[in-house]
Amino acid sequence: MSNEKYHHGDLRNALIQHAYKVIEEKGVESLSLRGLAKDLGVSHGAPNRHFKSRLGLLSALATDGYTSLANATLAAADKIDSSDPIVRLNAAGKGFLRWALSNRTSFVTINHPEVINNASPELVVAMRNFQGIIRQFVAEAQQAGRLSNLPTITVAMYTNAVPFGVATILNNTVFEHKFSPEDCEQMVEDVINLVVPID
Amino acid sequence: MSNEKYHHGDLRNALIQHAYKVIEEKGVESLSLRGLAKDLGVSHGAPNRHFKSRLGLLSALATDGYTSLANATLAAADKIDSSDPIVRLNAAGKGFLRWALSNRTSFVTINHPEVINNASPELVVAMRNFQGIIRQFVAEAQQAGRLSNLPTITVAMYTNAVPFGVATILNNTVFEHKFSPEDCEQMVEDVINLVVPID
DNA sequence: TCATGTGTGTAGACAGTGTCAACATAAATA
DNA sequence: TATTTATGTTGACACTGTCTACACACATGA
Repeated sequence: MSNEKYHHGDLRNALIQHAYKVIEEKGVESLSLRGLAKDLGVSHGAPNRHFKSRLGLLSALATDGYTSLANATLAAADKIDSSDPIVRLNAAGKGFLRWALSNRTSFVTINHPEVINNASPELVVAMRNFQGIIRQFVAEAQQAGRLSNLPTITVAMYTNAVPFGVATILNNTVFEHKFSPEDCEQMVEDVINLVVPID
Repeated sequence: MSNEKYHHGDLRNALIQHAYKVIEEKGVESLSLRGLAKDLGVSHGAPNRHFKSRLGLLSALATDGYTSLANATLAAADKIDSSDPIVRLNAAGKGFLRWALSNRTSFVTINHPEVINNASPELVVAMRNFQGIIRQFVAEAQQAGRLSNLPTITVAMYTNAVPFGVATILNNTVFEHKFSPEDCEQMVEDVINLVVPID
């Protein structure tokens, strides 16, 4: 131990990065502060200097995840060279789903019941912010008159449920059907076009 | 202790019933075998005689849940006085969603990552059986020619994602919008009719 | 330059957990 | 009735989160 320096230097960041790795490999339930400490070669109490609790760490991870998701969704809509609200909603849906499939660890984390049911105030804000973004896209598409005129909350629920549900099912380890990356991409196209058809 | 009888009599069943209660009140993460034992007035090792492990108990709960869900879905389709595959698929979807909303504890349990990722062989069978039921409904509706003719796996994914996603979002404790039972029922109608329109 | 305060890491303690093995008791069965 | 089997108890171990007291190192400013 005499060889090691007393202060880690960037323990907070190291904890976050290693936490992702652990969740990816063994799931949210297997994430433990003591385990992280051991892997990073610090004492078992060190993580508590940076995260009040295990659930605090998870909330921090999930908050980052929601921020990343919101950015990806908005970016996907902006990337489309169209101001047609339907086209934008369609692109946002695909952006959402593609993000979920290429950021599986974050997706799993932000949707884990243990995380949601113990969300920090910041995480709650991030979650509601994302919900608001989706509702906004839907409301604009409705105003353009090419989407169901049922209550916005209903259409938003429907629109949101599809990418969320599909990503969850595809992440389900028990789900039988295996998809190649190309099949996955085709699935994204097809499924989102079913929910938000762009003639 | 001399007053109590040595054998509980129906501990296995008592464990299951009390487990539902704990999950309903405090979530899957708060379910512990020792906690159940304490609540039921037996020693901490007693539950292990009936369930090999905590995850074994959860698998048992989830297997029951999937059986109940499959029955509810099939019953909803059969209850409809129609042999039109589209009408039957529509009814099955509503049955699925209504089951999820009136059996929230079971719904939460069967979709909990910790449960899915540690599913017993029996649970895997039950899950795949349910997936098969959905695919069957979709395949028949496709053959009737009134549903998208994209690959069945894609349409099944889409069809499945909606009730699953909506129920999950409605169960999300952070979700802002609160629905009355009537609003909920209307939502079920509207959302499923969006996915599987019947005329 | 040096004293001091603040942030960070350590070590020990406690309560809770799953799970195993050894033992005890009751019920079922032959 | 004797013996096997199912069920419950007890103790142990390893692991967890989290708290408190302590130790170290660095930044700040006199």
